[in-house]
Amino acid sequence: MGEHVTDKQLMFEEIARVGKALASGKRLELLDLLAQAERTVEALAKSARLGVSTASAHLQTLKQGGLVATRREGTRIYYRLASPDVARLYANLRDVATTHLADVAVAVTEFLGPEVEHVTRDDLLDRVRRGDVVVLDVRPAEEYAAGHIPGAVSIPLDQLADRLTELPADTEIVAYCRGVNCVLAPDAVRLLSERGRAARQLADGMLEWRLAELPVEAGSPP
Amino acid sequence: MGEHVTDKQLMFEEIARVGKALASGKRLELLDLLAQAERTVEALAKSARLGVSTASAHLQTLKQGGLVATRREGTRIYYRLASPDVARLYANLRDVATTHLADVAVAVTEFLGPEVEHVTRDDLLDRVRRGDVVVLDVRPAEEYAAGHIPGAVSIPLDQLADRLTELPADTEIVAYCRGVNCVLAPDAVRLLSERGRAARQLADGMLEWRLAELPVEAGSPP
DNA sequence: TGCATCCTCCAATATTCCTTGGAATAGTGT
DNA sequence: ACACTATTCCAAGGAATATTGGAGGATGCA
Repeated sequence: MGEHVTDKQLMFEEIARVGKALASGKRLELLDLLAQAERTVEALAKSARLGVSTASAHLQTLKQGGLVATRREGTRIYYRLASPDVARLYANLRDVATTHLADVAVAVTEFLGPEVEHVTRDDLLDRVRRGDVVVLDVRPAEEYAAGHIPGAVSIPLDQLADRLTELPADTEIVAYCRGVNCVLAPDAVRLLSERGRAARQLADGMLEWRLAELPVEAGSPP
Repeated sequence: MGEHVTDKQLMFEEIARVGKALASGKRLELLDLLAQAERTVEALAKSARLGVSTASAHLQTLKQGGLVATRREGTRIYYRLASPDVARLYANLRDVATTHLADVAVAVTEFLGPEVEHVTRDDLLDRVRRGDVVVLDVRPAEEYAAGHIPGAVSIPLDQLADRLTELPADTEIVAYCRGVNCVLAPDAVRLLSERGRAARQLADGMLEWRLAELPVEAGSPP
């Protein structure tokens, strides 16, 4: 019994290739980065603190799972998510993990640090319309350039302390970053609060903004 | 460098537990079954053609990934999906696999056999309202009992040939089963067509019906 | 053409995962 | 208490996957 492989088993094994691609923390970290902007292997390896060979191997696995696609430019190869469906799948996985596994919820709050006050997307849109808020993107400049909330100001977190004067003193600031698992915006809000600014963070980030199909602006600041 | 584990890496490794749970064809097959109805370990092992120890081990992995939950009844333990979110994640994974991987698409059509004509959910709802269609559930009786399209008739595929007389001869039949990756409905439609009945299949199945939050009826036929 | 850069492929090791049969556990019924 | 059933736990061998350094390929530039 069971010594031959049925079509059904074959089908499930094929589908499992996608599951296998999602079965490593390193690869999820790479997906998390790619959900923001396309990147070269070297850049991904550096951001995820991996050796180049290791990063390349993981990227091959992701590619075999159909989750990423590549583009060559000179000697470099840029990886990107294969489609927005992949971002949705990743967000879905992350949400199920956070909702159903207590250890994940603990690890997330541990990573994000003390909680800061949130603003929902709808609130933010209202207040942008009224013009009484500054939207602050604290992700690295390349990610801002690849797509950001329309009208947002870009100050990467590591430059924020030095560039405080660029932010109006009397307007509330709403910071955002990659998504619900990103530490940049909470860090920024804590820094701004210490300096006496009124600041809150968007409840999620660019990943969820894109999935909600809200307008996205591309390009570097003038 | 990299000799210590950061909070970020820990968080991604935790989330990857869910990915690991999805990283095996056997486990996906178990999820596919559990999306229809709760079942005991023995029943799952039999349906998926696994040894009981093996099935139990896979179920433990799914449980550690937060995807399934259990309930004890006497000496047996019933496994079920931990929540509808899990069904959504599974469907999402399956759809990304089918859309992005040519091999998966091939394996699926290979498994499902020659294509039969489809009816969309909306069409079906319209025609049910007009009363000019018989909705036929060809899944095993336990799955029908656990939840089916309101008004559907239950004739499991393996009894269909013997129970043809229970179906009116002059009304079109729309058969459905577990979902887009289920072979029962296409098999049923091919059988019915050979016997001269007008039959088509619902484009998807109970999994997608539930995800669309359409009404579900439970209980065995009278 | 020669050299530099970036990436992939390869080979070897370490690690993790899968499967299996049998022992251990928990509950049921006598 | 005992026998019985369903499930989990355990141990061990085999399979698959991860990591690493270095070789090999492709591209660009002088």
